[in-house]
Amino acid sequence: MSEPNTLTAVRLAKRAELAAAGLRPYGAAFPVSGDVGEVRASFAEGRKVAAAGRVTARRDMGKSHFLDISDHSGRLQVYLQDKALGEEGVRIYELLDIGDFVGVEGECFTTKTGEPSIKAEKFVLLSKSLHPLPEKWHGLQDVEARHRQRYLDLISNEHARAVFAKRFAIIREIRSFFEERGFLEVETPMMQAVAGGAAATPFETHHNALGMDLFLRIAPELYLKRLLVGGFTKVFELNRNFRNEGVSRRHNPEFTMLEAYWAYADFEMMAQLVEDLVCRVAERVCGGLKIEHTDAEGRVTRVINLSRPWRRARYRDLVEEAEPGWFARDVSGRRNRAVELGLDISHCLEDYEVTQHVFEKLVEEKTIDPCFVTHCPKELIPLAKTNPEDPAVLDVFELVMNGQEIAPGYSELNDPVVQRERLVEQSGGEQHKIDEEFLQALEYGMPPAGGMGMGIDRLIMLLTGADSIREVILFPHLKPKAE
RNA sequence: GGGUUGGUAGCUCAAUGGUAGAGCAGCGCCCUUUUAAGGCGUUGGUUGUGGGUUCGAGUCCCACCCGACCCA
Repeated sequence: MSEPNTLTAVRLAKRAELAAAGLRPYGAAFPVSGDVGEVRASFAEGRKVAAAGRVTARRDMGKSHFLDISDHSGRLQVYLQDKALGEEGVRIYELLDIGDFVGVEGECFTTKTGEPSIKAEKFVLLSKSLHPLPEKWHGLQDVEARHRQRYLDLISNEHARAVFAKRFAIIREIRSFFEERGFLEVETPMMQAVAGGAAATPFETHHNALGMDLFLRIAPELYLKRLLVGGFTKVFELNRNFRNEGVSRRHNPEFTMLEAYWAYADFEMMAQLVEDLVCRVAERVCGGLKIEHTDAEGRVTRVINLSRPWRRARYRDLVEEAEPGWFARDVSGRRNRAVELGLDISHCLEDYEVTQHVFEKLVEEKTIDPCFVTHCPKELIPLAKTNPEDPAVLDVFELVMNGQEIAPGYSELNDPVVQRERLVEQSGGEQHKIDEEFLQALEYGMPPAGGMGMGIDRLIMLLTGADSIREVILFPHLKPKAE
């Protein structure tokens, strides 16, 4: 903590004075009738209740006082009269600050302005706060402070509370969706000897006792597939992945990923599953399939329509639709056209990568309503089956909506010989990047299966209208602030 | 990593290169149904950090720290 300013000094003095008077400034257990919101919801004239919360406003009227106490669930008014408080209670009240936690017991009553309130008969201090809270009307505005001191954001900004309440409701719904469909939630290693299952730079760490380097996982995929080998038929994992890459509006070094694998299914069944999942979550948590994003003034800036059935279209057709004649050009023609389109095309890019740039810019960024992009070129993904009719493309989808990739799904590659070839190709000769133990598992036989992954933070951005991933992660990555 | 932009009281914000201010919060009084309560009075600043230009810098210049937005 920095040098106490005068406001903190005043509060420290009050703390000392309370302690000296035997009025414990940090309280004890205080049984309550419920959270503040629950007490308010169960309000009944004359009922005796006990409630506790943080003081977020006080209004003095001579010898009577009003306090607002708050927690995550809402706000409730407390009415105090010096006469009813007694000497000790009055002393506590005199030394009270906005931000302190208090406990009250008393009767429910409605003031003449119609505000449900508790008329306090007992009033105790539960925790003394040593710092002033953000301004009561504007809340905490400073973006950096909102992320660095998220607790202050949660105390003072209703919108932040609502976004995170929604986040955790969404995650709960996802779990119950999979459980109802017979999927088992499992846990696989976060620390892996080979960081497989995706193309990304991992974080490195070191195991001292074993003298070995380990990587934080970039995906759980290769372990979940081992479970299919082991006889599980429907599994999912909903937890953190780590990627040692840039931080941006859409990227946090650690992020929440859902992956699910379904034996004997394929990518089309997975697409249906994903559509069912997202629609159910939207209906239960967002109240419908039309998701409106608004700006700070409440104007609607974007509407995402999740109405079914969702569009399904082939990768090649979407590129051709966005840029007619694209595939009629030759390799250098495509490269030149991409430069004309204002794309940053470096000389070392392969032809399929040039097309991928066009896809990202002209298709992905402009796709707001959900679209399953299917049959992507096989160079992009090493872990999926090729299409039986066209070996240049894969039996996969990439779900795009809100201008972002949200969820890939595959008919999972289960031929160990082909899988080895594809991984060797992808590794660019770096043998240590190949998970030999995964390949060995595949050699024992993995059933044909459908698999899917979903970036949960991006899904939550979509469903809450957040324009930055930092708005949906409680404690986003920030550089430490120098003293 | 590059470009643009920001950092002023605990918080929200002002301040042509010319005495750093307001509201909230705090402190002191008044007020027994208020709710952004109200009334009177009042404290609080190394203007992110370090240099420079200038008679004079919150303001202009340079470097650095921490953000935001855009690009890679």
